[in-house]
Amino acid sequence: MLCEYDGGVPRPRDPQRRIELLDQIVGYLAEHGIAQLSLRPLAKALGHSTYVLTHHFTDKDELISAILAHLDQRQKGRLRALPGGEEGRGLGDIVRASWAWHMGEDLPMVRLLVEIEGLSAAGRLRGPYVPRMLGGRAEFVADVLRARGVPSGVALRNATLLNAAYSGLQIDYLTTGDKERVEAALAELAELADTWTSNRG
Amino acid sequence: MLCEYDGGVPRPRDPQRRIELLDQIVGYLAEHGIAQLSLRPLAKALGHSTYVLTHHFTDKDELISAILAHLDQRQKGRLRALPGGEEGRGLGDIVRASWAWHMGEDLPMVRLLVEIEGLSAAGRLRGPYVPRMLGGRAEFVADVLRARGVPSGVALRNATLLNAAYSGLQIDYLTTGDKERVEAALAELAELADTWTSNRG
DNA sequence: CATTAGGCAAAACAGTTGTTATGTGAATAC
DNA sequence: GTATTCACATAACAACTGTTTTGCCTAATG
Repeated sequence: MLCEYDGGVPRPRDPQRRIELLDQIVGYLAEHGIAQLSLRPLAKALGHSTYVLTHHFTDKDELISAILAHLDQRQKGRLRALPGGEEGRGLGDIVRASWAWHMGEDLPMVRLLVEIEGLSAAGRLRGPYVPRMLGGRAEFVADVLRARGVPSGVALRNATLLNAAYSGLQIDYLTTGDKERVEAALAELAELADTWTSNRG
Repeated sequence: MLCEYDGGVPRPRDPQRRIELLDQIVGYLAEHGIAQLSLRPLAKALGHSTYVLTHHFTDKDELISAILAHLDQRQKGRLRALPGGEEGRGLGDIVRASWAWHMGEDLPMVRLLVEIEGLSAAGRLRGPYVPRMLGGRAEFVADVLRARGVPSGVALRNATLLNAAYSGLQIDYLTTGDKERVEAALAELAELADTWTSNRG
């Protein structure tokens, strides 16, 4: 039977075990995707029976919600881990360094995130977590701009545009594989971002 | 039994009926998505049995391929139907007018396309059709730029960046619903596009 | 030591999946 | 007018889906 808190909402059994499981699950999803997620293959890949999943997450729907919440929470760490985020020269440097990381070592996770964002935009994924992730990214980049003296409102607008273009270039490259064309556009985007931080905009 | 052509590959029964079906199917997918597509509910929505689908498309996989090919082919018409595409002043006008159309009357189809592009970028959708669609869009915008005197290579790079940013803003708006923030970024994007066509870039 | 509680596997559950075999009725060809 | 082809519905098939029941085994509690 389920412990209860605050308003009668069922609470997870062992929060630490939940997080441990979620990390393994995210690793699995990065390779297999989330759109066609099925409990039995997932459980088998984890070396468990499907009951571990229903036991800790009650539902498939709630499992997916937990996954999205987990990814949302891990985003802060991912943003801080962005190369050049500390005190690199301009915003363009961050863009260029991020691209190298995202399209290299981090590529499986990027694929998963792109898939999730597409499904969420299409209205096929409920919950507040994906919108929160997008908003968080916008605020992160906006803060970088503000730290370079860009007025707050302009910073948020520029951050939104930069993130959108960056995301779109990721999708373009991942589907077409046209490295030359996409990276030329990325270079132009990075230069544009540089003009924003060397306040001659 | 199947008629054959060229190399022994089975050919569709009645090509005209196929197209008619595909149009209805795309209408259904625009409302229900493609990630969780199931043959029985689709067939029921069309007022048929599932056999109509397997009969005309042999497979679920080939049905999806046919859908993607169909969308790829209809893209040319969609691009020509873009408001302001004829001989509007600058590229920014096309951007602004397209946004109004895509986020209004055309929104269900945009949602479907966003979902498909996300799945394709994540590697969950095979076949040449989605890459071809992205490439076609890049070439369309590049041609608009070339017609305004932008050198061919620069035009393709700018077109890639513009499409990526536009796509990303669509995703942002569709998931966060933050109209003010996203449309501010769109306005900036449109202005940027205008600087490209009033060759002072 | 006895008892309980919790994590978990195994198996069973009903419902759904893609696919195929069979049958029917209409249109076409001979 | 007979034969053939074609589009399609119906129904069956095995495989898989999410979920639940049962029972085991271990660790904490009394």
